Amino acid sequence: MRLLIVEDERRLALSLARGLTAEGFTVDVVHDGAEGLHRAVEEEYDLIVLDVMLPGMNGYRVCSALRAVGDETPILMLTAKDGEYDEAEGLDTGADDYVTKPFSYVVLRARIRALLRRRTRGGAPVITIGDLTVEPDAQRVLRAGEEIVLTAREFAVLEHLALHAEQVVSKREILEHVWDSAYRGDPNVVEVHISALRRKLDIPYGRRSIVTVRGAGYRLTAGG
Amino acid sequence: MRLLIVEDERRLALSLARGLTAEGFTVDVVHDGAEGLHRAVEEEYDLIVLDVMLPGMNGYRVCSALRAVGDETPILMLTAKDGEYDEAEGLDTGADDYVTKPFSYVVLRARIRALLRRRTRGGAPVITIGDLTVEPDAQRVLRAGEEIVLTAREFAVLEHLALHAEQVVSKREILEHVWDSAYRGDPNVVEVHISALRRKLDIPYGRRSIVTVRGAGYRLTAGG
DNA sequence: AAGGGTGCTGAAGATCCGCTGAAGCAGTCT
DNA sequence: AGACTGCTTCAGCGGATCTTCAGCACCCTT
Repeated sequence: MRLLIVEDERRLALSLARGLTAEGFTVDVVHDGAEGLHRAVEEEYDLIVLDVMLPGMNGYRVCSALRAVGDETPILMLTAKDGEYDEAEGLDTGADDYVTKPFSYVVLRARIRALLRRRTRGGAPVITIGDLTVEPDAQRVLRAGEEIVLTAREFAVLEHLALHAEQVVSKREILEHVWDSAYRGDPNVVEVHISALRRKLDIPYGRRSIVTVRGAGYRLTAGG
Repeated sequence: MRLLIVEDERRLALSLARGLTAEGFTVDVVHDGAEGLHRAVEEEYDLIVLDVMLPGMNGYRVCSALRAVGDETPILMLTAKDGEYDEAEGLDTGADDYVTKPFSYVVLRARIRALLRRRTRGGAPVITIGDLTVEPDAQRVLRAGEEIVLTAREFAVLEHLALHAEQVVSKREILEHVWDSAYRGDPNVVEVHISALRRKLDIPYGRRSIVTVRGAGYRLTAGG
């Protein structure tokens, strides 16, 4: 799956690219509208993530231009919530979906998946760690076949851990992926949710699948 | 993928930038060492192509300076084959690969791809010294397949030794790498942690993998 | 063999880090 | 409006970890 990200905020673009690459997408990034249009025309992408506010040529114009030349690649618009640009306008120009900033990585990923699913059959793969099963599309978790009900945040945290099973994931990294980038809160929220996760999916089953690595982060592991 | 090219020969820089841009990279070009260092620190790149012979500040110094501040961006060095600068020196200062001039574009591109693959696909490589396995991403150590729990500091010290296996590493060097640069404490801390490491991963297994080299430092070795 | 230097290690204090219960808050549903 | 749910913040506890220190052991030199 090839994605094109057109986003002038380098930090954001980089973090999106890294996250999506890690999940198996092939990601190209450009930082201005004209270049984005050029690339979109030259290359074949499965989806384009397009920021509205761009130097030179804004996202709406890129989008319209693409549709004008008959390009049907799904477009996911990123809009700021300041009212200057609104959702309707984005959809009018031919975008398939939009996400307002600030957004969390998980939200964006979910929307991307939804758009891709619309085209191709089959969604995100199910992740299995020992007898723990994480179903991203169903937002459902099973321990030994038994369903465990999680809240949205809990699920997002678990999913991120599951995507990096057997590796240490820092609290900072979890914050960056699960919370929106504007979040400036205490890393303690992560601890609170980890605590909740353990209460639901480790303690009742006498497991220790979420391991604390002091000074480093957490590791979701099959053993334990 | 964002590349930074630091190259003073304008013709060459331009042609590389053109070629790489055409292949989907987003390329920035600067023409001297100091500016290159500045950009590399300010921005996030996926890879830096760095000429050795530069006006003002040569490539080795740029490379060393970047590594010194903890920047781990892959660096591909370009060296002239005139003997004044050699390959070993480039690698010593922390470059990931080097290409000698004159080189063909395809060779350079192949090297760039190889470096990018190394980073993106699967993280840090697992290190094996005899039956000792160090997994940087999982912050985990195995002796003969059996997991050994280490603290953060212990792991950091061991990892550093493992990265320089079979070589003598001085206490000063360990201090500089494992502790933050502001640390002004006693080098005895290193001894204390070495002691702890031996207690956990040598003594229980009757090994002597961490060898003291009096007056010089320590050596992690497969034999013993 | 003595002496100085270097390294080792057990213990203790200080510090840092993570966990968790509870309360406040915001959004949603009834 | 009121109740409910989930998210975040806060504060205190408990414990792991780091560092310092001091005495001992060992090695090399003289």
